[in-house]
Order: sequence, then C-alpha cells, then structure tokens
Amino acid sequence: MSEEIKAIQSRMERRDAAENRQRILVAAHKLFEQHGVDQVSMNQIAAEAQIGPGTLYRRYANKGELCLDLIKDSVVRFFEDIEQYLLQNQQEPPDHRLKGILKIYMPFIEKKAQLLTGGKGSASAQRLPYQSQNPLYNKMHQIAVELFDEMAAADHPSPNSIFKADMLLIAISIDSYFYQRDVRGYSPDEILEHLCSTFIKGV
Amino acid sequence: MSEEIKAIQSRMERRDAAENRQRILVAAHKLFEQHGVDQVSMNQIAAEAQIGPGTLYRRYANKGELCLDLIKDSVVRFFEDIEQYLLQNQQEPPDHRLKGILKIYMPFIEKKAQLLTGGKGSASAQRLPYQSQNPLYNKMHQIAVELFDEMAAADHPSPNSIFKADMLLIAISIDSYFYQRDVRGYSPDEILEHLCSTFIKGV
DNA sequence: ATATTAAGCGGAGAGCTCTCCGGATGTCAA
DNA sequence: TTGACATCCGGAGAGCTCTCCGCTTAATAT
Repeated sequence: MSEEIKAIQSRMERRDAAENRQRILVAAHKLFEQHGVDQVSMNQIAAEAQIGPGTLYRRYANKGELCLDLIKDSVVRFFEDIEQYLLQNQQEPPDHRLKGILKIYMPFIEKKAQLLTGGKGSASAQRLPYQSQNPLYNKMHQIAVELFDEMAAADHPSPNSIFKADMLLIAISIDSYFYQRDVRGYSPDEILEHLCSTFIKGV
Repeated sequence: MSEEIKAIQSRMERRDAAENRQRILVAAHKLFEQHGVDQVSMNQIAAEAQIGPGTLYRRYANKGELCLDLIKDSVVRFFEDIEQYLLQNQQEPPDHRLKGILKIYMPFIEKKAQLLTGGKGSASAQRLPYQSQNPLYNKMHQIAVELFDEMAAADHPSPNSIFKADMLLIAISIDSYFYQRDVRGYSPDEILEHLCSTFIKGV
C-alpha cells in the first residue's frame, strides 16, 4: 500500500517529525513577524516551538534554510507569474520581456527581502559558493539566458549570455538592490531604467 | 614638544597599546598563514597574542577590520600602481584604460582574496549596508565613474555612470569573481573579456 | 616627584551556532 | 500483536563573538 509513496520519497516523514516541522514553521513565522528575522535566533525559535536545538538543526541547517521553507510557496507563485507573463507576451521582443520580468521581480524582493536574505551570518552558509543557495537564482538565470540568447540570435550567437545573465542577477540581488535604493537613493523605477540601459541596450 | 603631534592625532597611542597592536598583527599573520583566515577565530588570535579578548576587540571590532589592517599596505601599493598606469596611458581611450585597470585588479584580488573577504560571517559586519567596508570600493568606484563619464562625454552626458560603476564593481567583487572562475569555470582572461563586452561596449 | 586622568587591559559571562549521541518512538514486516 | 530498526528527539557542551566593568598604567600637568 505504501510502496508507491515510498518510491516517491524513500521513507515517509514520521508523524512526530511532521508535527515538529509545523511547530517550527509557526514559531518562526510568529517570531520573525514580532521581532524581525535578524533579531531572532535559532535558539529562540527552538524554545518557542518547544523543541530542543538539535531537533531544529536536524531539519534546518541554518536560519537561511528555514526562511527558504517559509517562502517556498511565494517563490512558486512568483515563477507562475513569470511564466504567465512570458506566455502572454510571446510576441513582444525579448528585451521588452526581460524588462517586464524585472518589473515583476522587484516588488517581490521588496516584500520578501528579509526572508530571502535569511540568516546571512551563518557559518555553514558561508561555505556555499555564492548565492546559489537562493532558489530564485538558478531559475531566474535560466530564463535570463534564454532571453539574452534570443536578443543576440539575429546578430552573432554571442556565447556570453550566461555571463550576462549572471551579471544581471547579481545586479538585482538583494544586497545590490537595496544598496542602490537606500545608499544611492534611487527609486525602484530609476533602478529599473538604469538596469535596462546597462544590461539591455536599446530599451 | 608634543603639541604638534597631538595636533595631528588628538592623543598619542600609548606605548603598551602600540605593542599590543603589533602582537596582534604578528599573531594574526602567523595563524592566518598556518590555518587559513576562515579557520582562525578571534579567540585564537587573542590567545596567540597573549592578550584578553576584550583587548583584541577594543582595536578590531571584527576579523574583517583586522584583515584590512593586515593588507593596508598592499592596498596602498595597488592604488599607486593604478595611478601610475593611468598616468602613463593618458592618451589611450577611456575604455582601454578601464580594461587596463581590470587587468591590474584581477591578480590583486586573486592574491589577497582571503584577507579581503576577511571575516564575512561576523555579526557586526552584517549591519554595514553592503561592501562599502571594503576600502577598495569607494576609490575604485570613483575611478570607474570618471572613466565612464569620459566614455560617454562625446555622446550624451548619461547620468548613470555612477550606476554603471557600481555594477562593474559588484561584477568583480570577490564573490562574483570566484563564482565565475570556480563554478562557471572561466579563466581570468575569459572573465576579463566577458566583463569588457558586457560593461564596456566596444573593446 | 607626584598627582591626575584618560586610555587601555583582561577576564567573566551572556548568548549564539552547531554537534554529538544515548535514549525514545513511530513504522513496517511477520 | 509484537519485534526490529530506522528515525527522531533533546539537551549537554564545545567553541565562538562580543560586551561590560573594575582595575591598571602610561602620559601629562603641576
């Protein structure tokens, strides 16, 4: 009876484990809203969820992973929005479509910035090569690469769409975005325009 | 007699303090070389220098600051190289000069990466807006802005040289650079070419 | 030489991240 | 139902960052 399920995920999650996961999520959500993500420690979350620290760390190696789980649904919805947008604007030129994607992206990170930044100061998060832990990155990169390729298709098949996409993505990473907004003082619209004139020539 | 000195820096550094600073620098240098920057804790440095943790933190709020002090001279020398290069190539077009600067920059961060990255996982370092704590940033930015301005001078006085310079600088930040090198697998030369074709059009 | 005082020292300790492992407990097969 | 066992729990504890504060000491004024 459980053969098929076991095939899908090698072992069922135990009931107590599932319950604890829920408690963690609820506790974290509550504390994050109350005090802000940065101000809440894994210890506090464990205490609020009434579990031991070991139990918490078993599931989430650091605060970042926990945050990611907390916004998983939002991320899925975000990519659904992107997909729908791309579908409805197939006939538009690729540069226009890329700009449209940025227009969807920016409000999203404005809203989810805290959770996306997550636990930046975590020791184990340091090891990861870059920001690839961010689930947005790979998917967004893929989309951007395709659009850059399409933009360059007519001319030369410039092999650096991958590079360009990386550059665009770090340009709109949380840190960079808020640096432009808060330190340089640009409005989101100005940032968008600057992005386009820097990375997408004729828009 | 000490009036003039006091005028320069409001109070002389006490002799014991100066000695401790030296001990710290020596201890840190030794440990960093022995085990790598990441693997060495502030505690260890204090112990090796035979001072209390409080004494260490009085001078360096985190490992990053200590690292910065350790490469201060290298940074000065780096900018002297830049200045000299710019002087010797005044007649070259600005895009060529910018590429030349990148050629000087890249080996520098290859050599000093560990110390430049410093104590990334430090709590107080998190607060800082971005990577402005990096002493390279502001000066490099200023230089890049001037060159971008010069590049755009003939055409329109495009007001986004500041933005472009920011984008170029995060593109060559330690994290981004090593991501391209280690994950994407580009050689330094390839990175340089991609950078030019992305940020400096006709080079 | 001595007193004054700002600067510096150092260690105790709070609170954190993360690990480890003995014991408990759900799950599945028989 | 029961036994076996993989999974999970929880908390002790190592080691870290960083602060606080009473004490010490170097520099200066007298």
